[in-house]
Amino acid sequence: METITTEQKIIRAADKLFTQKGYAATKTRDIAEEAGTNLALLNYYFGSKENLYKKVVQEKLRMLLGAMGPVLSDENISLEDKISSITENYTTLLLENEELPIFILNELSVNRKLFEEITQNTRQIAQPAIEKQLKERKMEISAKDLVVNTLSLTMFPFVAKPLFISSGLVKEEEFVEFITGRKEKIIGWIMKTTKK
Amino acid sequence: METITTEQKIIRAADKLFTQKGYAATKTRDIAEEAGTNLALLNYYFGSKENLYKKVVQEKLRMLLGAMGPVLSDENISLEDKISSITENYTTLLLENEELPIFILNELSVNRKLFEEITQNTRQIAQPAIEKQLKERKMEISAKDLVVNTLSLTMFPFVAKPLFISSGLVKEEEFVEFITGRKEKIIGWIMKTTKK
DNA sequence: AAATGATTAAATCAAATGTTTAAATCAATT
DNA sequence: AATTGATTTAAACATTTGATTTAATCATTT
Repeated sequence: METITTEQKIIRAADKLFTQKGYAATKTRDIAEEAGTNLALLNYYFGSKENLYKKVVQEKLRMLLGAMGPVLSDENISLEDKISSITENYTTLLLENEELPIFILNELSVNRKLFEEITQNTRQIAQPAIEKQLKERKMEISAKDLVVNTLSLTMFPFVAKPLFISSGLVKEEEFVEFITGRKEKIIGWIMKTTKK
Repeated sequence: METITTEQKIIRAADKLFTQKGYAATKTRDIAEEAGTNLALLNYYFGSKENLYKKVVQEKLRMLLGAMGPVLSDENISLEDKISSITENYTTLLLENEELPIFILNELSVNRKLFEEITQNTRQIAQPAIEKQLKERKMEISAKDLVVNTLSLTMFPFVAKPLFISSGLVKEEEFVEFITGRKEKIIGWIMKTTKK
């Protein structure tokens, strides 16, 4: 049975609109319309707009953090493989969800309170494993900088895409190619920063 | 005379709230209250909430782009100096306006239309000058990647600050120090990527 | 087919929200 | 002091918005 329940239709519509326009700018009636159902259903199934929003954010946050946590803390994965795995995972994920990072980062910045409720389970971005690997190899860069740099190079182009497009630095049609090309290079750039 | 006009009080209040919470979540009554004036003054001086918003965004965008454009296109500035100048300028600017980049990038992503009206004058992020410098030096990296990487390493930590904080990667108290420390290193990292 | 519970549509409510109005106050000029 | 124009205030207005209610419809079970 491939039937999509009304509940699912609503959550998909909410996902789309919240991600696109943010919490405050998204109206419950727009969600209902996008879902092809009625306004009352939203409250019937989810109780309130805020509740529905939490459901969406929780899932998005899980997506975003899920691509990183498990990899970083595993001591059996080499430094190179960690970097390339994170870059690989994120590039794939974000190419399919371009607005994901700007949505999460903005709502996190605007709605700190709501996030704190949700992220009781935010796992720490484990550094100990990396710190150890860096020391063993007598490398030049701190674990923090290594992680921050990898995420910066991988995620920022998605966050700043509208700026790059409107400033003419990158063209819309080239974007996917531009990102795909970078994926190969990022691991190389990062590795250069770990050596003297 | 140090007197701040009511008009200025309103625009400062609007600046603060729009930057903090975004367009849709900011209520005209909140702006009036923050400014310590009457609600009607907002429309008296600025006509509408949207108009006031445009004023704020225009100024913010000017701040953000102003730190980059002139430097990049000047052929008399060496590549190293361009990188360090951009990094230096942005670090200083963003330490004093931490929410500036996430505000601009998010509103740009959510409100594309409104921005297009404003950015008739967005100067292109000039690459020709850099492209030329890269070719002369037989370097490894494209101008696009060079600019994107420099901006990524410099700006992303501000954009992702709440994520870094809530994940425990960086502590609130260390943030300024963390950023200041990176400023010195970024130029080095970037330069490594330009060499074989 | 009747009964039962789940699902849906339409109408309605109360609060909020952007904007306007009309009168009052203030400051500078005559 | 009177006049004039700019500024400020309080109140009101129209619409939007999140949420609820009520009745109708549908699907499943008896």
